[in-house]
Amino acid sequence: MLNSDTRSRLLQLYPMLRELPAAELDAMLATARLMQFPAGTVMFDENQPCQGFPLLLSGSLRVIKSSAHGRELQLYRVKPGESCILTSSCLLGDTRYQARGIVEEPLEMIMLPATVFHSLLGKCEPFRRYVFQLFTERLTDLMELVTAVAFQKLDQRLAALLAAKSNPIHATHQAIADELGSAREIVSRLLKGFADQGWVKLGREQITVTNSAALKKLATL
Amino acid sequence: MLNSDTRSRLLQLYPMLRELPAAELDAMLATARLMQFPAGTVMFDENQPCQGFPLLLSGSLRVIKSSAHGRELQLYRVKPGESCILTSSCLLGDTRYQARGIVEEPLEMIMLPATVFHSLLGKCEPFRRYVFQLFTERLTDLMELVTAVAFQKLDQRLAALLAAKSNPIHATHQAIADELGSAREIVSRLLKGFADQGWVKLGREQITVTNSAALKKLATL
DNA sequence: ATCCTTGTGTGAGGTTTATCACAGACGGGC
DNA sequence: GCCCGTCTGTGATAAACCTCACACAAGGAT
Repeated sequence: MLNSDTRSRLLQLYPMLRELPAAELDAMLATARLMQFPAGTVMFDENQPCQGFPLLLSGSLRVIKSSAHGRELQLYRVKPGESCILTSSCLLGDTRYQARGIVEEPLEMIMLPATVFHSLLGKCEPFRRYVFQLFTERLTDLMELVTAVAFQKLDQRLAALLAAKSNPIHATHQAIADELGSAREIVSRLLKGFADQGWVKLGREQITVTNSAALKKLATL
Repeated sequence: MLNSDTRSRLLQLYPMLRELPAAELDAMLATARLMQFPAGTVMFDENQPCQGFPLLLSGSLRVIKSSAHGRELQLYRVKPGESCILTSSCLLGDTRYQARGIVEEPLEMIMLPATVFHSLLGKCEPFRRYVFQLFTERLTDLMELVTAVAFQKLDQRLAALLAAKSNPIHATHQAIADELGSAREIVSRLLKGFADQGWVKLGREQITVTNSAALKKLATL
């Protein structure tokens, strides 16, 4: 059961829930519990079965694939107001996770049991619309990711990443390499190049973008 | 309106349609028309709005992304019994295509108008399940594609492709390169390597796999 | 048969990215 | 302050892939 503060935050972040019939909403929330996880927690891993449908209240989750040689690539990030589409996929197809989910910033979330998820999907048009919407967004993201990985050089992808983040960026070069699916040294060298061009300023665990336009231009070349 | 032969083929390929109430099914089929397209037809292209929801009866469609420099990469293939999830995505999100669809083998299909698609989704559980199922499958495929492109060497991806196709394979090296998102010369050279190993026999527009196990092993290394 | 289009083989040279190895820099904890 | 783990810079080297260039082969059209 949720306290009223949590409940109002939930409705704030997930407007579609407000469209549910009051009875449905109450029934749903009765099954819900607030859960918290510290940064670094492995929420799920490849080949694990799925537990339920999460609704994020705060924090963020990185969904990644990792390679045999210790490298990794971020598929997407889940933020408050979203849910992990991979989980929906597991629940709908009754399959197992095909990626790993790692807590990035400490996470607060509500977990809906699989049965509730299925019943909502069957009964509630707004919920269904929400899930479909998530699917289409992720699909679009993934298609862009594929083409970026296949056709773009790393400097372009790095530039795009830097331009997309809020300034200044707090991250290690290793973390950025992991997001891009590359190696730390490459990222360091490319960043050095950007710094030499005067596009960014580098500090320990910090990158300050000073010429976002130049980065974006490189990214779309 | 469809003739009875077409209708029975449709029900054969799409069992979920048989679960629809008879009235729904008839209403749906009343709006449907059989369409045919020769190989090479561009069914849709990036940034185009979406026309309707296709149900394939025969032939196949390649969904690809193309790069600025003339290379292309196949995202997935649509076969009879399936539908193009990208189209569903467009219809659901009311967005535009983010890829190109090209007829590979001559295509016969039924096109459902967008309005019918939406109403079926709202009313018919089997149809909804079918669409969700498609989404999860494509999502899984795309995630595998991303990791393959990011982490696997081209020889591994080529080996996987060869092992997956029905033997003997009828295709040009260029077509294979386009499917993998690479260049023709690389594919030719790698194929030569496989032939030297005795894993395949090469002919004009034809590749005969003689050691599928070896290819699969390389692919999963 | 000859031409012509399309597909294939192959070498040389360059770019991009990965890998290994290590040195130095920074900052938190003691 | 000093130590020590983490983060960053950088060189050398190699692997993978791309690009260009061109020769040759196969098969259909005339």
